[in-house]
Amino acid sequence: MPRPRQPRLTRQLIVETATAVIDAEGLPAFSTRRLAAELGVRGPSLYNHFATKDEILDAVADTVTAAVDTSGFASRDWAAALRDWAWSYRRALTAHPNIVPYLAQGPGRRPAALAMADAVYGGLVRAGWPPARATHIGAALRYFVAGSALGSFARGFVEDPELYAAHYPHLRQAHRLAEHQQSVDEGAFALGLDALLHGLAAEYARTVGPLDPVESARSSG
Amino acid sequence: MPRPRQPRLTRQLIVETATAVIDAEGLPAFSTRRLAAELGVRGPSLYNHFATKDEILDAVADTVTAAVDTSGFASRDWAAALRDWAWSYRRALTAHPNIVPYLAQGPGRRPAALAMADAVYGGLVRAGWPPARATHIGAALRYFVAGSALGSFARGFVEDPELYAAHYPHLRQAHRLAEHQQSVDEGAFALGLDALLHGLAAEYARTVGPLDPVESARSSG
DNA sequence: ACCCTTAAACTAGCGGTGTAAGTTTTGTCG
DNA sequence: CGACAAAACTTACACCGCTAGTTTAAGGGT
Repeated sequence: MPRPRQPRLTRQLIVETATAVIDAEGLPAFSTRRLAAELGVRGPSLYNHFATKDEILDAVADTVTAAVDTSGFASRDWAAALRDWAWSYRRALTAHPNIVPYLAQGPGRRPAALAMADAVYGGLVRAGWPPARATHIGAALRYFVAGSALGSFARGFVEDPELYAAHYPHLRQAHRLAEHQQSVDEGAFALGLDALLHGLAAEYARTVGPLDPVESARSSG
Repeated sequence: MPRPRQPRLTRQLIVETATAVIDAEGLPAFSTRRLAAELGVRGPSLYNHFATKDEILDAVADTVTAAVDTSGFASRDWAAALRDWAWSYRRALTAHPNIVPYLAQGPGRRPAALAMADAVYGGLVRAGWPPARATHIGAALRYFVAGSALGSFARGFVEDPELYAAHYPHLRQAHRLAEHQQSVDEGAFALGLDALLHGLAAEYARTVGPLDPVESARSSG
């Protein structure tokens, strides 16, 4: 079959279909031929629109990241903005859990990830945090969010009580974790985020608080 | 070549060599044939000792996890024990960064991971934390450690200043991140861990502190 | 000492993967 | 109207995880 009257593929259509396949069947099942079949096309045709498979995955990861809301840094105080961002970030990742293992391996050169990092860093520096500290805070929260979306704590546990009773005395109840996976993961995230922000607020009060944030931003901007 | 006088493979030798290959060449380069070649053997021979490739990877992940030290929970107060554990956990993962993407996808049924979870959970409950809270704390710290080892924040950035100057105004200096990758990642980890522990200590004082931890452990054990 | 079972390597091969190369037809533009 | 680029195609390569069947050595039983 030669060139069709109307192109059957576009970058956007490929990315959307790739996202759907990954969501439905997981990363390992996602192959160029599988994706092409879903698009009514043969595998190599994709290479008219993307240079490599990784480029497709990058595009998927980028659209997932683009859904993260960083607008809080423009309108709210730094702590509230961080909290809003972290939750939005988590929601964006858990909406497409199967792509997270790929996405989590570094911000890369993806525009949406860079724009997000830029907004966070800028917001923190504007609030008076020293640049090095702002970098660390953004990184620490990214670690936490990515880790929570990636390694669902409860997912690994099995529903067979016998397995734990014998060798892991304190995990006697662990088989129940599987039932409550989502609430465990969200509870752990909420607790950890609150603790992180609490600790950062204390650090802020100790090292930055004395200065007027606005002044501080003006003098360093 | 038939059965040799002396077996050339053992599970331990396979795991050690697999670790070396992954450390040296990365997860994508790790294939059964590549591993077998390193062992002076043909690919399928591995299947006399392991049922699948994933079983080999699980064994590698387990030995990495086994290096984590949780002894603090037996001898120190819960906060110090958590700090020691988190750093030990991080050191174990960053010693073999290439296996982390595999390892981070849940505790699974790996014995070392379960033993670690058991020690942490038990230590926290003994210190007076309610069981649900203990689960959340262990999970939150795992998120943070795994995320930090997985998605090295600095790694993704490029050394070309031009790339950032145009579109990401606040990241003007981002190209410098690549130079200081290790110190950025460690600084972010140290900051985040301190903040987390600070927040947890406040929570402890508010909800558990009033009770004598020893009493509390006795009454719930 | 012999046989039988099992272990541990082998070879051959299946179906799948990412992707390179070259082909064919269509749409578009000078 | 002819040239060229675009977008599909087919073919093919090297590699992948893994299965099946083969060969020989090691070890235990009589």
